[in-house]
Amino acid sequence: MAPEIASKALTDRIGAHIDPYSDEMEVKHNIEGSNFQDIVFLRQSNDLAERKIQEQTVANAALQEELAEMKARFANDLTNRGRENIDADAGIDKDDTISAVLAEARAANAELQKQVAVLSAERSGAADQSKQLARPAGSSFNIQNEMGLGRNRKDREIYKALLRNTRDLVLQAGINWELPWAKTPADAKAKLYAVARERHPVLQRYVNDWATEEIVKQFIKNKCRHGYKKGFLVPPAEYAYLKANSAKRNPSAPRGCKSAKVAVVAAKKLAAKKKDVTAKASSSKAAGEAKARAKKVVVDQEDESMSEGFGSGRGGYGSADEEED
DNA sequence: GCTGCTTGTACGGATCATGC
DNA sequence: GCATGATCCGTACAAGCAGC
Repeated sequence: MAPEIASKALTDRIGAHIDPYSDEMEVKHNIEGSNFQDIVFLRQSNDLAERKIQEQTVANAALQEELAEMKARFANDLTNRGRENIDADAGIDKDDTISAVLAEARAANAELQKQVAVLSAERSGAADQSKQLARPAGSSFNIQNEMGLGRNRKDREIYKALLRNTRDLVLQAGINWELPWAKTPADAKAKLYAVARERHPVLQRYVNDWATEEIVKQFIKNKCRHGYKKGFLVPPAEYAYLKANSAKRNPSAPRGCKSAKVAVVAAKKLAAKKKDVTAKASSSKAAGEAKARAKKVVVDQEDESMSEGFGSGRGGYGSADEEED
């Protein structure tokens, strides 16, 4: 089958998966039973992989063709210009002429390679970096806000739809959510991301599918936690210390103030900075004073942060709060 | 190369909010 | 009431870096 025809058939097939929850889908796929959505997921995942292979094949063929054409053109050019130069000026070294032409050809080749790279990037959508959102630094951030979906009610609806469908996809992909996310096979993750991107093109904005990954991780975490709570899942023995931690924790202590932690980190940094000073200090008194100063900073910053009213509600945190200087 | 420190990430527990 | 989302907490671990 010609690549264009095969590609059209494939695109049609992928397009047919776009609304996998419609009533027509069951008829279209002629599938009965409760695992209908799982089968649709697998078919869509397979089609997307096939399309990627096809795109790569076509792109490779085009590049090979272009390269062959360039080689032929430059070989021809080299022959013609070499002969012209020799005829016009017998005093010029033939090797110099060939070297100059070769350098020129290489420069032209490099320029063309750049153009091909740009065109290839544009085809895959990677060129539009301005719309791409990188993963925020750190592990403590608000997924919805960082996705740029926290501005209004409509955004919230979009985000909720993403949560719902991502949950479905995790189950349809057959991902074992009882396993830690790090132990989930990479190919299973890749299939999930591909189908999620296809069903929700907005997810293409997030570099390396970080948004999808964070949503899935949160879902799995909450699902496991629920299992542990209900008793139908047993937490791994390696995390037994967490249970001990929580037993040691003061239940009446406020938990909503992140700034206290930030202040402690800042104080640690400050203490590290002053380490040099204290090391140079000849007396232990000087060291003690420096330590006391560092401790005072913790108290001061805690007081300051408490008065700013951090931790007063949900959704108010972000990576920006991590500013420590 | 070793050591110690910093930083980022993963993880489950606790808690509160939200939606059905 | 229950399931789920969101957030903070404390510990473990790995990678990176600077000082020796």
